[in-house]
Amino acid sequence: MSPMQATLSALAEPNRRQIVELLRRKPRAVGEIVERLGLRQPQVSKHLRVLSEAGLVQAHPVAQQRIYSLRAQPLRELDEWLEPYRRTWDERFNQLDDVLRDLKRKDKEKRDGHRK
Amino acid sequence: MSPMQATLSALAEPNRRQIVELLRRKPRAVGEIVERLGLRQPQVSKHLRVLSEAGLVQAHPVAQQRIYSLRAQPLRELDEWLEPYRRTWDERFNQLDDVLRDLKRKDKEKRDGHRK
DNA sequence: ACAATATATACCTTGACAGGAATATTCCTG
DNA sequence: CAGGAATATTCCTGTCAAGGTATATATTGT
Repeated sequence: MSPMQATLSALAEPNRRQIVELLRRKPRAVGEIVERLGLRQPQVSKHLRVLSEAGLVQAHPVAQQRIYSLRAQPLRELDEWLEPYRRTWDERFNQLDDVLRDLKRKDKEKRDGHRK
Repeated sequence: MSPMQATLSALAEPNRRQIVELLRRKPRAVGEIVERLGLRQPQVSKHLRVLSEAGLVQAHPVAQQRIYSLRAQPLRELDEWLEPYRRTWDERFNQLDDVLRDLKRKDKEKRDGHRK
């Protein structure tokens, strides 16, 4: 799975997005996340696994705890993916008008051509 | 489903992301998408439906064709969602060091407290 | 070594979703 | 209005992912 793919599908799950948002403020142990989000511990661990495999998150063991923190890179890549869109969405978006006008022109030509 | 949620899960599907990327250049009819991506027509229609419900895409009927074009808003919202992350990821990310140092300090204090 | 705490994993069940194939719908043209 | 083109919808099936529950693993303190 492409990195971008992994990032997007990881973030597509609501609870995982909540976890990411929670970790944005500061790193936290699993138990903290469980409390704050009111989820069950095993599911949180499982979500963290997915996030971890997507590179969105990183674990740092401290005693029996595992402190999870965000990693910037995947989000940066998402940001870069958005770049080409940012550059177009201020103007008339995607020349829709042009395309529609073009279609109508072709249409007209076709009619005219058929006319005796 | 929240708009953000809809956007992310729509984009999480690889073929849908390809469609979005294809439409970034210019609007296209369904048939064009089918050709370009080598998918079957019904699946393209179905993906377009999902994208459409997420507001990522918009249809403009021209004769029997439906010209699909990108809509900026959902991607803008995704961009805004990233904003708070952008603001932190240049610096040391999320004060991980601080937190770990803090944990070790607490740990040390605990030990010292217990020492006779 | 043992109990307790924190976290991860395994296993099961269920629901959502994507693809395949057939068919319906809409619009145009002769 | 019959036929064809472009697209949407329906139904079916298999897969995968998420939650629930129980259990394993690791680390610490006694």
